[in-house]
Parts: sequence; C-alpha cells; structure tokens
Amino acid sequence: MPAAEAYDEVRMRCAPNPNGPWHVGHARMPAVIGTYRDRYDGWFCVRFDDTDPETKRPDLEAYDAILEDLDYLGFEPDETYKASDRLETYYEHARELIELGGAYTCSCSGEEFSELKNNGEPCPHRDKDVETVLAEFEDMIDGEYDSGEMVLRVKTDIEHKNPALRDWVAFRMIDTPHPRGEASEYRCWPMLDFQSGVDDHLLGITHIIRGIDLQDSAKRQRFVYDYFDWEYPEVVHWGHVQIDAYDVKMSTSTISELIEQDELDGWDDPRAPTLKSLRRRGIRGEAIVDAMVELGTSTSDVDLAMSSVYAANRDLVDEETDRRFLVREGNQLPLGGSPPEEANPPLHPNHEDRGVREIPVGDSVLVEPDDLPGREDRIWLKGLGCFQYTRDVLQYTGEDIDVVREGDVDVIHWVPASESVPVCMRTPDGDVSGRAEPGVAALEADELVQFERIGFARIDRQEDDETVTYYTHP
RNA sequence: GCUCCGAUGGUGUAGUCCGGCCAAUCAUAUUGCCCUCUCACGGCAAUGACCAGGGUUCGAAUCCCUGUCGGAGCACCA
Repeated sequence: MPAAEAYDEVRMRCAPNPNGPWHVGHARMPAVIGTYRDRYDGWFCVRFDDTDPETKRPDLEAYDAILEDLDYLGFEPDETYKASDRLETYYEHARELIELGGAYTCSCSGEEFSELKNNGEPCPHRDKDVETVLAEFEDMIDGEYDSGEMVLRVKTDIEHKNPALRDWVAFRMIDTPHPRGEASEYRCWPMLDFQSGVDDHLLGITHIIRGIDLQDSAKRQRFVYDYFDWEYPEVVHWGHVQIDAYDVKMSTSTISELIEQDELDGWDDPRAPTLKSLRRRGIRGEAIVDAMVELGTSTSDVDLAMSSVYAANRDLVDEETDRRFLVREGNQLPLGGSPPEEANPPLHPNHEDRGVREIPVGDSVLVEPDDLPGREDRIWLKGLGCFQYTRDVLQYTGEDIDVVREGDVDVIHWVPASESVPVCMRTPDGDVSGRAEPGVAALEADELVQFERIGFARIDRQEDDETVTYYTHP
C-alpha cells in the first residue's frame, strides 16, 4: 500500500454496483482492503454506487446479498452508504462547481459532441454564463428535461491529448425511476466519475483501489478536485481476475441469465462461480481471502487457480474435520469367514482422542468400482481387516496390518451393503450418488466431513430418503 | 485509429523505483520418496521462469530504445 504512513488513518471504500450477489472475482476488493484495514488499523466502508436506474438498474435484493457475501468473507464494513441517498449532496457540489466556472449545461446530442470533442473543438454551450448554467441545472434537477436533452459537463481541457478526458458528462437526465422508493423521484443523476469523486473526498478516502477499466477515472476526477482544491487520494489499479475450473463465465449478468433459463439452480449452484456457491460447498471465506491476497495488486490480468483456494481451505479445515466413508456407485460383495461385526476406524487419524466411528458390518459390503479386487487378490477394508476375493466372496483372512505394511495389500474404503445410508453429493461437475456409513445420516447440516479417498464435503441437509452433501474439494 | 497500462516457471508472487548480495524468493501445482490401515495432514527431494532484439555499463530481471504479445479507455454504463 503506497504511502500508508503518510496518513493518520488509512481509509478505503468498496464501491459495488448492486446488480446481484457477488461472484468469486468480487471477493478480491474486500479481501484486500479488509486485510489492509486490519494491518494498518484503518477504516473501510461499502458504498453502493447505484446512480444509474436504467442501464445498470440496481437489484433491490443485491444490497443485502452483497453485505451477506462480505460477512461470509469475514468482514464488516465500518459504514455503509448508498449513493442514491446522497443526490442532494451531489447537486450541492455541482452548483458550487458551476459557480467556480468548472461546469456547463450542454444540449448537444451525443454524436454531435463526440464529433467536436474528437476534433478538439469546444461546443457552443461551453461559454454560457454562470447564471444561465445554474438555472438550466436547476431545471435538470427539477426534471424539466427529458432523457438525452440536457447534460452537465465538467469543463476540462477540450484539447487534452487523451480524448477520453475532454469535457466529460457529470449529470444526465434519466426518465426511468430508481427502484429504491427513497430515490424514485429523482431524474437528474450524476455519472460515476462525478459521484464517486465527490464521495471519495467527503468520506475522507485516502486510498482508492479499483480495476484498470477505471484507469481514466482518476484523471477525469482530478479536474474536479483541482476546481475544489482538494487533494486526490492514492490510487491503485489492478487487472481482471479470471478463475480456472469454471465453465460458466464469471459475470453477474451471465450467471443471472443462466439461473433464469434454469441452466443453474440458483446463485449457490455448485457449478456457479459465485461466493454463495463456495459457501454452500463448505469453503471458508477466509480461504478465499487468503488466496485473493496472494494475488497482490498488479495491474496485469491474473488467473486465480481454484487449487490455491482449496489449499488455503484445506489448511484451515483438515485438522478439525472428521473422516467418514462414502462409496460411489458401489458394487456389492458378500463377506465370508466370520469377520468382526463392527468396524471402528478413528474419526481423525491424527486425533485418536476424538474417538472412533461405529460401523456395523453385516454380511456384505459395497466398494467403489475402481477398487474391485481381482480373483484371489487380497484387500484391506479400512478399519475392518484383510479379505481375499475367492469365488465371488470376500473371505476374511484374519491377517494383521503387517500385510499392508509389507505392501502386498491395498487399503480401500467400504460401507455395509444393508446398513449404509444414501447420499447425494452435489459437485461442480454434476451430482453423484452413493452410500455412506450410517453415522452420516445423523450429522447436522453445515458440518464438514472428509470422505476418505474422495475429498471434503459439507452436509447440506438431511432429507427423508437421503443425505444431501456438497463437495468441497479434494 | 487515438490515449493509457502491463509482460518473472502450469498458476500467483518477491526482486525492478536506488544496476552487482539474483546461475532469481516464497506459495501453489505436478512428480518421486518417507510417514500413515486410505485420502488428507506432515517431512524430504525433483521439475520449472526474467517476452524478443538492440543499446548504456566492468556488470542488466532491474536503466534506455525498438518490436511482439496482452489488457484498458476513447459512453448521457458501473
């Protein structure tokens, strides 16, 4: 973080557009500013930049959904604001800017102005006197104009070598009412660069972090800051994040469409690249934060490997997660030779003190297709003992664990054929059905388990006929 | 087209401002071994990178130029 020491308090903002729950990429901002806040004993707020009721129409449910996602990541903002509550403030500053000669009302059409701008020529409205501009701006606020009829432009440098910075629009008319009742009467709306620039100053923001798509914003906003004689915050731009491991494009609108078309079950579908999905899969928000912070703040685009999120999560949960057996698409094998009636593998191999599971054996077991023994092969059913596959029956041999240590016998997991319980495991690659050891039916929702030799999973719910789990990661 | 940015292994990152301590750090991934009644965890090891070409210099990942590739903006979107 640049020049963190130069400020009494590092103050940052997270300025989301409330158009839906967050995808994984959105986690980067809170992860980084939240971490900086903790490191520098600073401050950060969430400010919903919801100043376009039309083309970026806010989704009323998104405000809370985003705060929930933030909570999942483990952060609580010091303050929360909505730009749509602050219109009067923006109007006030616009009036002041006009009085300073820094803005003018303009009724050029978009194309007309663009043409002039690209040639570095001022439009005829640029030199209107302050009183006229002020009056026309009041008319804008009062809704006297229709959409597209009149805008307020910031007077920058019409010959600036970067055309993107020339006399940009600060306020425009929008006929569509804002979805929030509190803001539905307003028709004259500020553009992001104006609104955000003013707010950053008023909120005392010292450090702005934002995407490279807003690279020019700082340059545009500096014109306003110069008129007001304000000091511009430190600013860091970073590139886009891509995530491997997902087929679905990481874009709020794309995900939203897929949900509408029933391609996805919802924002928490395990195939969706959303925070709600990762949460349901039992991944800790902290793991996502760890992986995001690792990415740093470089301006080039980065690929986040989901494996680093998984590694971070495994680090957090492995020690405390109990082991269980799950057999997917099991093949039934009868047992012979009087094996023990109950198996008692430990809940966690590194923590014997947690106790053991009680798995009734019965007279046949299920094993995974990949684990099916060949003729006369011996296998070790984990927690139970050694068996030899003879004449379609697993004959208990009674040999001790040394046969495994000698390396001749593979250890596999299993479940009893009759007393096991059905499990549906939802994964990013589709649903998997299987049967688990009986204890799994007694686990509570939200508990995490590790299905041995398969991976971690979160218990989602217990239904009448099966246990629904969400696959976390290997 | 114009204006900005950027480029270190499969991925991410440190180092670049202030050239030598960098035959390049750490993490993750992959592979192998050890541990282990599996997987996971843990331990050990291996693989693997400074975009290219010029220049400056005794010396360049680091400074300069050119090129290549990638990204962003040029909206009455955020």
